[in-house]
Parts: sequence; structure tokens; C-alpha cells
Amino acid sequence: MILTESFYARKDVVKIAKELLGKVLVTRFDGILTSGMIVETEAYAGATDKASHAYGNRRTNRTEIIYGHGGAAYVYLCYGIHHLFNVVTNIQDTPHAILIRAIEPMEGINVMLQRRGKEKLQPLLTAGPGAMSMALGIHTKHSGLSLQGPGIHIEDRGIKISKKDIVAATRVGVAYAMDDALRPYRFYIKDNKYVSKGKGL
DNA sequence: CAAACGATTTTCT
DNA sequence: GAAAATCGTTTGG
Repeated sequence: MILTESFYARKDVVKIAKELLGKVLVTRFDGILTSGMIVETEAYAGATDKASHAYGNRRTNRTEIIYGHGGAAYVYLCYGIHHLFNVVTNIQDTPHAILIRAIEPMEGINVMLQRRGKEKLQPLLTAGPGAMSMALGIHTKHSGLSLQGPGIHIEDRGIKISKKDIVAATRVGVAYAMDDALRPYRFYIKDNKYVSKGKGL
């Protein structure tokens, strides 16, 4: 089943980040379907989190989407090269978001290989937020799209991730956030080879 | 209006 | 392991 607004609108962003593990992220652009199981996420707790773009309730044109109601996509450009895909959670004016960092490819693998300029399936195809977005065809122009719409959505296909297989760790690439960089807001599936290596382990 | 910077990835040494 | 690539957003003049 497709996750609905009520899934994203809840208030515990950390809990939702854990629940997203094992769900399936699906994109369909120009009639081309690609999908993969989410194996790695990071929570960003808005106003109280220095690592978030919305720290201190700072509002800018770019981050306005995070302030909207849960269930939308927030895509932004990092380092001028990479498109990072986030899921907006919580309710209007509470800027929580979850970064999807890695997936295990399921459908449309040949398309993903083509988009990434690769020839054979290997973990680095979708391990890491920038690489995953490119494989799924996600672009900053998709920022603000509803996750219930035709382009992007997340499905529950009944995959159960055992609690003992969920690992909590510190987030990647947020050293500038000082003490908040130490929060255990990164979650991934233990022993899954499609989890990105990161730098924070 | 100009300048600095980043929730990363790839490539070269 | 270190450094470059590259551009929209944000911040300062």
C-alpha cells in the first residue's frame, strides 16, 4: 500500500525515520518506473537541530517546503552537483524532514544503470543520497511534489525489518552542527550492502 | 549586485 | 587519503 498523509504527519520524526527502513521508494517520470527499498535514512528535527536547514525556525525561499504539511518531497542541490531527496514530516509550520540516504534497487535497474553511466549493478549505484537521487531520476525541479502524487511515492510492501537489524548512528557530513552532529539520528539496516559508507561511523 | 558555502561524489596521487 | 568539481541559495555591501 502507498503511505498516506497520516503516516508523514505524525510528530516523532525519529520514529518515522526508523519506520521508513524497509519501505519502497518509487518514482515514475516520463512513464519510466524505478524503485528500491529504503535501507538508510537520517532525521532532521527542524528548529531545534543545528544540522537542519530550518534551525531556529529560519525561513528562506528554499526551505519553505519543509514548513509545509508532512508528505511532500524536499529536494535541494548540494555542492552544486548533487540532488538530495528528503521527505517532509510533521504538520504545517513544524519543519521536520528525513533525508533518504540509500536504497536497494528493485525495479528499473537497467534505467538506473543508464542514468548513472554504469554497466553492472553494484552497491555504489544507489549508496549515498546524491547517487540514489540520480539513479531514481530525482531532480530539484521535483521539490515540493506530493508523495501521494503520480511522480514519487513510498510504498509499504509488507517488508518487516527486525528491531535488532536497525542500527542508530551519527549523521554524515554535518560536523558544522557542533553538538547536534552527535545526535544518533542516522538509521540503517544492519549488514545491508547498499548502505552508504559515509564518514561518521 | 557580488561573494561565500555546502545534509557529496568522483578522480587522481 | 586528499582535492576538485560546480551552482543555487544565502548573506553581506
